[in-house]
Amino acid sequence: MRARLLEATVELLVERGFAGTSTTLVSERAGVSRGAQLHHFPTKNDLVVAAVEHLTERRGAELAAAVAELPAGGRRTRAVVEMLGDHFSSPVFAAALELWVAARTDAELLAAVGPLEQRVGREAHRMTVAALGADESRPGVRELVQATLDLVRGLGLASTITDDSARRRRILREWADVLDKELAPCRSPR
Amino acid sequence: MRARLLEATVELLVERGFAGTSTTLVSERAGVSRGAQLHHFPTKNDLVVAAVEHLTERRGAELAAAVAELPAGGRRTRAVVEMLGDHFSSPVFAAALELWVAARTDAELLAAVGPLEQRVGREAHRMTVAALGADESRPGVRELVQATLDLVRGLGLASTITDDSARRRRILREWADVLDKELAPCRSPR
DNA sequence: GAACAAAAAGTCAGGCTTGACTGTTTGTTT
DNA sequence: AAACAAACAGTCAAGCCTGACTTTTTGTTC
Repeated sequence: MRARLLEATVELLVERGFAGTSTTLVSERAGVSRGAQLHHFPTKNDLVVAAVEHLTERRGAELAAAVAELPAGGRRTRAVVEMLGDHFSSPVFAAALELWVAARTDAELLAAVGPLEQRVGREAHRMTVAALGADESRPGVRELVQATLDLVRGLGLASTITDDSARRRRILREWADVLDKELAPCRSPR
Repeated sequence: MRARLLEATVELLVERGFAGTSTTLVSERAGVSRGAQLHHFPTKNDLVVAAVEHLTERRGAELAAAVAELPAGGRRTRAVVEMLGDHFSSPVFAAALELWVAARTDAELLAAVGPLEQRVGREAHRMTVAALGADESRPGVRELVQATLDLVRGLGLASTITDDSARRRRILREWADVLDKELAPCRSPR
C-alpha cells in the first residue's frame, strides 16, 4: 500500500509536475483512501520525501541493470555514454527534476533531497568509472567523468521540453570519441 | 509599469519558484494595483509568458556583455567556458529553469517557452563559436560546442541545489583544455 | 469469544489563489 | 472646457488544496 502510494506519486510527478501533484490526486490514483494516506504520510512533504527515496532506489536499480547489459567489446565507451544519455532522458529523470526544482525554493524538501541526490551522484560516478574502466589516479580523469555526468544531466534537461534524440546521439557520440582519446591509459595525450 | 511587473515576476520566480509566484504577490512586489496588473496581463500565463520574453532579452544582453569583456590573450578558452559556467549558475538561469520545468507539464506555457528557448539556444551557440574562434566546418566541432553548452546547463542545474563552485571550476578547466586540443585548427588529432 | 489496538475510510472546515466586476483617476481630443 | 477613452485601483466570490477530525473495519492477543 505504501508502495502503491509512492508509485502513484512518481507517476503524477511525471505527468503533472510537483505543483500538480495534489495529495487528493495521489490517493485517488493509488486507490487508497484519504485517511489511509494521511496515516502513512501525514503531510505532502512526507509523501514526496518518501517518493524521492523510492525514486532513488529505482534510479539506482535501473542504472545497475543498464550497466550489466552493456556489450563487452569494441565501442564500449559509446555504449556507456548513450546508456547514460537514455537514462537521463527517461521519465524517472523528469520526476527527479521536478523534485530538484521544487527543493530549490523549499528548505524542508531541500534538506531531504540534497543528501539523497548527492549519494546517488556518487554512486553514478562510481558506476561510470567502473563501466568505462577509467583510471582515476591520473589527473583530469575524475573531472572528465564528472563532466560526462553533468553533460547527460544537461541533455536530459533539454530533452524534457524538446526531445531531439538525434541531436543527443550526435553529441554523445562525439563526446565518447573524445573520452576514448583522453582516457586511453597509455601514451599521455598532453 | 509593465517593466516593473516583469521584473517583480522574475524576482519571485527566483525566490519562490513558479508555483510560489502568485499574481497577488507580483502586484504587491511591483507596487502595482491588482486591477492595473489584470489590465496588462489578464491571466497568470500571460504574465509569465511575457516574463519569459523579458528574461530572454536579459539573458541575451548579459551573455553579450560577458563576451565583450573577455580577455583576448592566452587562456581564452578557459575564460569562455568559465564565463558560460558562471552565466548558467546565475539567478537568471534559475528563473529560466523554473519556467522550463513548469512548461514541461503545461501545454500553453510550452507553446510560448519552447520556440523562445530554442532561439536563445541558437544565439548562445553562435556566440560561443565566435568567442572560441571555432571552425564549424570541421566535422565534430559543432557537436563539441553543443556539448559544451549542454555541459554548463547540467552544471547550472546542479548548482541550483548544491553550489559547489570549486568542483565546477575544476571540471570546466579540464574541459577547456580538452577543447583546446580538439579545436586546434591544424594537425587533426584524430 | 471478547476486547483492544492499528489501519483504513470518509467528511469537512480553513486558507489561499485566481480572475471577474465595479469604481476612480488621468490624459487626450474636439 | 468638456467629453471620452484608457489606465489604474479595490473588492469579492468561486474553486481548490491541505490537513484535522470522526467513524468503521481489520487483525491480534488474552
